[in-house]
Amino acid sequence: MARQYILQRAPAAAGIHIDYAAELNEQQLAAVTASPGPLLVIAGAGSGKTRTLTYRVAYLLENGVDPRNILLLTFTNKASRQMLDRVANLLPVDASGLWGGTFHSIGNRMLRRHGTVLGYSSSFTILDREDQKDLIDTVVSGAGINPKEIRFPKGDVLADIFSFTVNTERTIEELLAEKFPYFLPLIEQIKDVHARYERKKKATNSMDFDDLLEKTLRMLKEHGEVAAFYRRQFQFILVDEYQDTNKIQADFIDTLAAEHRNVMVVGDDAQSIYSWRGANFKNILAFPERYPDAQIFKIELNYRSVPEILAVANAAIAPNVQQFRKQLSATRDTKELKPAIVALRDGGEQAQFVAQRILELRDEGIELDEIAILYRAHYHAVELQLELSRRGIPYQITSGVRFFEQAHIKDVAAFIRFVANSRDEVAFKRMVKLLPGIGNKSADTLWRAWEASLHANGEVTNWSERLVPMPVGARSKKSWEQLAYTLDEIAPRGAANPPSEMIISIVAAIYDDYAKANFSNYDLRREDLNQLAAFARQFKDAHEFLSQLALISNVDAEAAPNQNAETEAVNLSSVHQAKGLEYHTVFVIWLTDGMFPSARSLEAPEAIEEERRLFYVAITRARDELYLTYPQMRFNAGYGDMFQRPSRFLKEIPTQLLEDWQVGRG
DNA sequence: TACGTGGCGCTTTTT
DNA sequence: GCGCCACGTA
Repeated sequence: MARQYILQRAPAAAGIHIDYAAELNEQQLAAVTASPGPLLVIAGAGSGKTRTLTYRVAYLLENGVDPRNILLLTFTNKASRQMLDRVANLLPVDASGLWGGTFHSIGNRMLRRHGTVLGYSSSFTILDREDQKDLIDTVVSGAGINPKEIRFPKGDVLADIFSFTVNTERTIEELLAEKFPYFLPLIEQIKDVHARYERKKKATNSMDFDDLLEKTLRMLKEHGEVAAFYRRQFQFILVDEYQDTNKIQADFIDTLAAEHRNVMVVGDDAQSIYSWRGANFKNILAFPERYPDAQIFKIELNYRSVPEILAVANAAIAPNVQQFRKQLSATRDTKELKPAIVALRDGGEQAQFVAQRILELRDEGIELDEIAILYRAHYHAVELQLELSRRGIPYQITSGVRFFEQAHIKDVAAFIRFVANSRDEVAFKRMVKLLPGIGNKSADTLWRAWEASLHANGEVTNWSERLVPMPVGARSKKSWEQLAYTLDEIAPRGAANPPSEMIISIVAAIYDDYAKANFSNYDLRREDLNQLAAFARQFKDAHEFLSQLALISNVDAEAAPNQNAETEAVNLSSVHQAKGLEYHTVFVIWLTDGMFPSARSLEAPEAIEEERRLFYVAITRARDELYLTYPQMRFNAGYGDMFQRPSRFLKEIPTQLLEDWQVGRG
């Protein structure tokens, strides 16, 4: 019988107390020290939202709340990490028992612990968008739908549809009627595919991103004992960026908080920019209706930006009809420098302007990593990257293709996924298709054989024993055997080695040759794989490693391996990914109708409002200097050169708030 | 059945 | 200026 031994937390060190009144302004202080119960904090941009949440956590801890009883939901994992670091700096406590992270990562943790009540083993695989699309495609062909006969939506469109129904808690009918009316005639087949997809995920012991929310919520709703467990555990729930939650996330919070109702949500309706992911800023508007006893706090003092920038921000968001009216007021002194509006001839000249200005700023002593160039879509940045490279200006880009989503990373991860979850069909097929002579058809045949072997023989203890006898073509025979023995090596007797060792083995035995033969930029990819192995060293356990791989975001990427942390660099980022960040100087580029706001949003007033919020987010990233630039011409493949209209958002800003820069050519 | 080549269309944002 | 798909060949 094991002895139970409980470690007690050290009592809060005497003498170390936070002087909340001295460190927070009046509005922040009220929110931080509010009595338990539902709390809504409307926090304008740059008003110390993170600070308020951080101090609230510290306040709870100082008042004797056990860290294990706190749940902190944030928009990125990085945000949660930063807040906890700051709490640790404020208080001499070990807050490691506190659960913090994104909704998806928290769902993942809960499902790994208790998902067995829904019939999932704790070793389930997480499908990213590409995996999801692959699996839906196999389901579609398995459903006997002949794409040559009817125009059936492709896997990624179906993934969009299914995902939206989960995140907004609506039915497929409703969604199709509203967003895809032309697919309505196919509704029965689409529903059939959906049912098959759900069964397939269950059979392969895998979950897509949406399942991490949906299955978690279902688990709480259908299994009272699990719900009771987590309600007891999470006595205090804090939610950051509440304006970007969707229906299911709001439901998740409400379900967890159903008894104690100690839930603090913080957000800014003017910064809601994720409606395409089902986010609904009406969650924040309607919070007081769902919690009629909620205390409401408004934090409207802006500490970030100079008054000139703030005036532009206030003007930019003003035309939006749907919002909590609020007026941010500046605390900083004026610098007598108005934000610039700059017309350029074309994208190339815009890039030259930005690059040249950056060099001047550097000469003035502004560090490069205090400068950001923000844009609506990643492809807007191509000319700029060229120009920066040409001038030798180092830059860092939170790119569209994420490190962990690159083909070579996912290829190697497929091996690990498969040994970690031998029912992972997507991983199996991806892995075997790397071998010469094996394509879709053979992969499918092999998968059936593998499934049969799982049925007949149960858990795997020896990979090669089962795999080698399977029917493969003569051309693939040799590499097939090598694959089988590699699996033996990385997961002897079925038990996976540490992730980092697995990566090294897979690359050495199989993938290095594959990469040489298939990629023209072999060196780069090989280097990525080395970095992946280095990154993996912090994980002992394959599931932990794989979850991290799937759930880490671009903005989290500083934890990722592809950073050249030493060199100081200018930041290039989409506005979405810059949310929550701030810089000394911000350039917002491609401010033309069709680029920002994006062409797709131009017809729908609701979409325009969201674009305007996005514009507002971009402006409010700037502390001291802001440049709004727009090219007057765009070179466009296919359509020829096109004249560009300045963004309608620029016309909404009173001209006296901006300084018009006339750029000549030297 | 696997895989290379040529034509066409078209560009958002991400856990 | 690029990625996806369809087609044709080995």
